[in-house]
Amino acid sequence: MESRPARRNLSNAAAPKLNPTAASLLGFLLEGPLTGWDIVAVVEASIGYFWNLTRSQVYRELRSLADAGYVEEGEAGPRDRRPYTITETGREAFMEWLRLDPGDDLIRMQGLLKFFFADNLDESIVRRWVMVQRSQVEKRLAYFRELLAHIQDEPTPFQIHTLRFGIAHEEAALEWLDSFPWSDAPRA
Amino acid sequence: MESRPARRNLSNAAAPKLNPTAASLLGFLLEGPLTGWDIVAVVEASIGYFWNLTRSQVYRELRSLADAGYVEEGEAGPRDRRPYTITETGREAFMEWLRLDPGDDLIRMQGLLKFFFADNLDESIVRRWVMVQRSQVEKRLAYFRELLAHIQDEPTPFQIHTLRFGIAHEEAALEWLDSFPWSDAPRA
DNA sequence: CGGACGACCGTCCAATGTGATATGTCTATC
DNA sequence: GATAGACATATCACATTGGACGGTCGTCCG
Repeated sequence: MESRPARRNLSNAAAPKLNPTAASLLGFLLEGPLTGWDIVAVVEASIGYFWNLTRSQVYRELRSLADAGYVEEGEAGPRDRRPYTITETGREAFMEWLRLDPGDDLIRMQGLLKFFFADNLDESIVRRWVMVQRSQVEKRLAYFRELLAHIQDEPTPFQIHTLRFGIAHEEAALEWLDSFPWSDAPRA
Repeated sequence: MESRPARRNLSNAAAPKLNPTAASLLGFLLEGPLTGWDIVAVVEASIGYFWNLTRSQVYRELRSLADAGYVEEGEAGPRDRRPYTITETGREAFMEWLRLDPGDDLIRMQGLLKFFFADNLDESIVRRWVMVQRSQVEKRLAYFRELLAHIQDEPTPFQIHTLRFGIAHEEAALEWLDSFPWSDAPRA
């Protein structure tokens, strides 16, 4: 048992810096092993709207986290399912990242951008656009409310409050969508 | 004058598809020529929080838009300033893009993500985090309100309403930040 | 039974986007 | 006439995306 393979993180110095995506993966592994596919599903079902992930990135990061010794790749299951387990080093790295001040938000709302330019568009198109947005917002709102009402898996108060953020956000969006002063708006 | 150099867009078919970034650049060029630098500044000062751009990307896309014949590069001015002017083809391409249903939002709120995991953190750190977020939100809110009050450049009703979205969003965020049920919250 | 359809799971790649760094220019100020 | 600071673009390594692809398993129906 000589010559242990672990080469990185010999000390607390020079740990390879965690990027936000990688860090978030560790966060979702805290409670137990998950496959890449599962992580994507879990994220989508919770803060997915506010924390975007893509499958390709998730699989890539999981592998690089494994290289860095932050997670361990498990045996391949049924459909090549490969669960990853967070290591102690991984936990530490995650906590370190968590304590840092959060980076800037990154937002790209293509719909809002189009609305910004909507002056160039027929009103009928804009109205359609508003309807589509509205139904999407309604859908997310209903989902969030549902989630809040029937919560499973012992969420922390912070997770619950995050959900409330989603609800607040969607409610504001809804109100906004309904408040556009169309030229043919009823007078009184 | 034989053998015109224009090779693309011989017909209405097969126009190289516009990516959202490129399309938004065209949008900002509608009102008149701008340099890459100017575009970044204009965007940052208006929907910047909801539509992210980076300088490198802007310069790259401007060149590729020029290659495609959607914009024309002007004479270099004072500090190598190179204004771009949208062409008629460019306008058409933009309008075509604008009419399409908007793509999905892309949102990555690192702060919210950290909050989601904040159960693992000392309360003092979370409190600090909330303060930082709060001041950022306040700042954006003040800026948006300021903009709404003293508007220049004849904004369209849609631009004004976009601004209102920003305000609604920040107000909701502020309310949310102030509503977290701390364990030591006053009883009545 | 068998086969076929749809959900599941991971891989790959070209296009897109980021952040840091480099280089140079003009303006103001002393 | 030096120097600081805003202005303006370029470029490179790297991160990230989205969609196409290729397999695997479960289940439902003829």
